[in-house]
Order: sequence, then structure tokens, then C-alpha cells
Amino acid sequence: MSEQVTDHMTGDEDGALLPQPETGDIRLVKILHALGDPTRLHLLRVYANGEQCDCSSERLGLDHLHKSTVSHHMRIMREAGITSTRAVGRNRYVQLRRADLDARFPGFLDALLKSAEGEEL
Amino acid sequence: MSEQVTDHMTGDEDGALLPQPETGDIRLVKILHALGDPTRLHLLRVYANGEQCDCSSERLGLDHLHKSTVSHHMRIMREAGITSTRAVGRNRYVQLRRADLDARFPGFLDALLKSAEGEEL
DNA sequence: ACGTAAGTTTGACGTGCATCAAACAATAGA
DNA sequence: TCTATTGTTTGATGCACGTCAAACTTACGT
Repeated sequence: MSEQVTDHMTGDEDGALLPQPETGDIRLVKILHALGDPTRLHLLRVYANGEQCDCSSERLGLDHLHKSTVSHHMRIMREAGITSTRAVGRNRYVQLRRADLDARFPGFLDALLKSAEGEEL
Repeated sequence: MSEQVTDHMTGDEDGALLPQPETGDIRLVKILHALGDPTRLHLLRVYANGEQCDCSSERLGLDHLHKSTVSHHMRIMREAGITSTRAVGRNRYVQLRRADLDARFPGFLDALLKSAEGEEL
């Protein structure tokens, strides 16, 4: 059988990968700088629970922020090497770069997430 | 024999402790913000190798910075809860708050220092 | 007591950042 | 094709930050 185009978005078909640093080019100080902001530390915890579509502010618990501001934070996290974003249609599928971060800084992400668990925004 | 006052500084007599947050009040986002700067991430590694007297720029590998700038970075790290500073005479004895940080965020400091090992400033 | 040395504090300056608003691009749906 | 939706980009604004310079504080040494 040949490939058949599906009607509905499954969320796992490939989409254009937005620009992000190579694993080897991820710099620790840039990660720390990116996460040294309450909003982005919050986003880290959101994406730690799995891939997320829907960048809308309400869904991310950021209803007090303008959508352009959210987009700005997304870009900083992506350019720091923390998240990876696939553009599929009008949606963005964002996920943590767990494997890459573990390869570059073993144990760091786990320790960080565990430390962030009990913290309020 | 009664106590005898020593002529030379031994480095371990008590001095006034500069203001710092309680262990329970240390906030992760503040730590990340403090270390999201090349100079302060460098200082973290310096103090990870043991207590340091002499805040002079040359001794800390910061000869390109003014002494007031170094003092500024010291204060930020101290107020973030990363370092502890005892004032003895004209000197400042700075050390990492290892025990406090481990108690507040178990495993975080170790993972961080290990990640910072291979990084150039 | 006087001068020197170590750090801190304050003020100033330029830059970067978080935020919003508006314009823009691209896609889905009718 | 037209319209609505999703997200990005650009411009503007106010604030925080890194840096230096100068003044100030405190303590050592003679």
C-alpha cells in the first residue's frame, strides 16, 4: 500500500524544525540565563511533563502575558538549547531536549527539575 | 593557660557575617539568574575549590574588572544564597554555602559544578 | 595620629531585557 | 476566495543590569 495522507493532525508527523543550536554548542551560562526568569522557569516545568502543542497563554498558565511575549520567551529557550520546536501548520510542537541536555550536561536537567518541583513561581 | 591573642590572621576566627538569606528562603530562580552571567559562573568555580580570602581582581582571575564591579557580583551571589561572606578586618572570607544549598536543592550544586567543569568562560 | 590599603556604596552611562501593541505571514475552514 | 486563527516580527517603552569612577568606611602599619 502506498502512503495515505491523514485528515487529522496526529502531532507526530514531521514539520519544519525551528533554528536551534547543535548539542555540542549548548552553553551552560546561556541555559542558566534563560531559566533565571520566573516565566521561563515555569515553562520548563510545563514542558517537562511532555510535549505540548498550543502555545496559547491560557494553556501554558500565562494568561497575564501577551502572545508576542510568550513567543519571545519561546525563542530564548529554543536558542539556549533547552527546547525544540517543530512547526506544523499553524501550530508549534514544543518539547524539552532531554536527550541532548543529558548528553551535554549529564544529571543537570534531572537535578534542576527536581529542585524546581517545590518552588512557586 | 588562658587564651592568647595571635599576631597573625589564621583565617578561621569569627568575623561579622554579611547579610544573606536564610536557607529556607533561597529561591531557585534567583540562583539561576545570578549564575546566568559569565563572571559569576566563573566565581562559582573559583569558590568551589575552597574558601577564598582576597577579593582582589587578579587573584580571582578578573583583572579586567574594576574592584567595585567585583564587589557588585559578590553581593549578588551572596544575596542569592550561593556564597557566604565573613568580614574579618579589611578582608572578606568568601565560601560556597554547600551544606545549605544541598539541603535546599539536593544534588543541584554537584550537577551544576560538574556541568560547569568543561565550560570555558 | 597619620597615611595606606581593602571593600563598599553611590552616581552615571550604555546596553540588554520583559512587556505590550500593531503589523505581518501563513495556514485552516467555510 | 475570503475570513478567521495561530504565531512571529518590529517598534516603542520602561526597567534592570554590568561597568567604571569617585567618594566613603573601616582597619592595618608605622
